[in-house]
Amino acid sequence: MAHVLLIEDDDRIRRSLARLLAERGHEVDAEAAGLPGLQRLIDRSPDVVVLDLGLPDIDGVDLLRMVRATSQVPVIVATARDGERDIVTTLDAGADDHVAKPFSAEQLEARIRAVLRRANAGGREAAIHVGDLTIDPAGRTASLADEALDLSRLEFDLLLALARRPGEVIPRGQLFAEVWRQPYGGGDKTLDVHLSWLRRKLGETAAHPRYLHTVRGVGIKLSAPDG
Amino acid sequence: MAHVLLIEDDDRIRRSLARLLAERGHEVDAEAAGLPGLQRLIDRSPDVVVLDLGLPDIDGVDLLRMVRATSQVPVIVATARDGERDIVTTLDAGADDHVAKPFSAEQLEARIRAVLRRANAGGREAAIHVGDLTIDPAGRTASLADEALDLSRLEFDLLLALARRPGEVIPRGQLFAEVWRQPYGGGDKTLDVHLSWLRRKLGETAAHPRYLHTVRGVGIKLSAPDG
DNA sequence: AACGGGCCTAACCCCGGGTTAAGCCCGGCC
DNA sequence: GGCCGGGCTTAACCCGGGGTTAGGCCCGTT
Repeated sequence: MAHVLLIEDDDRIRRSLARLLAERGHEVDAEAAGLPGLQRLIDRSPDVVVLDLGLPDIDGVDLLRMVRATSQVPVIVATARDGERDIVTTLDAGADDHVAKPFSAEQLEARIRAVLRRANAGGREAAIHVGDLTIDPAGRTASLADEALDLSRLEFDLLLALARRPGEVIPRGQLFAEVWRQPYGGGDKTLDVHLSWLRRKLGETAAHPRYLHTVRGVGIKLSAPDG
Repeated sequence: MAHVLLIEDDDRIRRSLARLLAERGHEVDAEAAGLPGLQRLIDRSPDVVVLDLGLPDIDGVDLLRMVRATSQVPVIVATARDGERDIVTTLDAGADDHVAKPFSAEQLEARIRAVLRRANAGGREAAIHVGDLTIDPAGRTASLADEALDLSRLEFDLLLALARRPGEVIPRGQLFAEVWRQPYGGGDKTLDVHLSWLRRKLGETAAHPRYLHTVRGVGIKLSAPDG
């Protein structure tokens, strides 16, 4: 069964859905507004999020983008507005599925199953190789050109978070949520400092990167040095 | 772009959808009945199947089960019947998404994108190729004839927005909304400036375009240079 | 000829990101 | 208990890429 985070402002709907899903053996967290929902997402890292548009505190599509800035979790968007444009916008903003109100718990559950079936396709925890760099998640060790690296806890977590999706730019918010388990407040320099130390240990600088590439305004990317 | 198999018995709908999808650069196979569709699936192994229920030769849900017995391909079910029961049944029979008739090609395409994004292991979006141009959305890199392009954040976003629908003229307002995430305020030259910079980096000018074609009064189009 | 949409150059300046240094917390050790 | 040191955070400062704005040219349309 799944761990579901439900973000829905209508009390009646939220309570009844939560109860119905719980009765069927799912673990359910529920929030009535967007920002508390985001907080809950980081605290609990659920398997799937059910997100109502038309929340009181924040626009649903904006919230969806925030969710995507902090996590890769599958999101099912529930909305009363079911116009063409809305569907396209939410899907492009990173939604995984879309369901028009009103809907039954059965239908929602079927969609949850369908989304999770897809998400569970990939599962691995082997050592990761990127160029001359090797990261072993289980043993929490990393080495560069067969030379062991002496990394602190956060340094390793940071490297691992990047190494899980090599070649992909990871937004700073996602990194922060994954490594520090709290929302990213923007002006937070901690990440930069650790990044800087990590670079030093990898024998590179921001000006002359080999593995750690920052993409201004977007995030960080781990990729093999060229040449 | 995707390789789509379209199984739909209504001649008008099938032909027009096939044409619209093909125009946007997708490879399209089309069948009017279930069993030939299944055969085609085995022969051609498309990236995604769009399946109409209410086929003449066989019940749609049965067909879906047969598809699932032979393939993991993502299936989008299109149907006029949009009752709860149908949705739950088709999702549980293995459908990945569900769209109610009538629907636009645009919405279908968005759903195709969403389903493929999900299907690709790790949720990573596939690279887009247009002529000699390659765009990697996840890594945020682009290259022209295997030569890496050094693009700024907005330049890349702009190129990506165009590359997501190659061959299609995108209205300036839509581009602006997607890249700048705010409504298009008429006399805004910012878009033009970035377009200009992008052209320079692609080695072309507005007078002699190769990839970026402006259609006066309508919008911008990305397409491969001819000859 | 006048208009307006599109394009380009140049200048300005903001803010994201990097780094260093200082302080704090905490666990280990004598 | 007091000292020590590794590790993490906070603060302060710097840098420069790049986004915006402004001004003017081009050219097709009316």
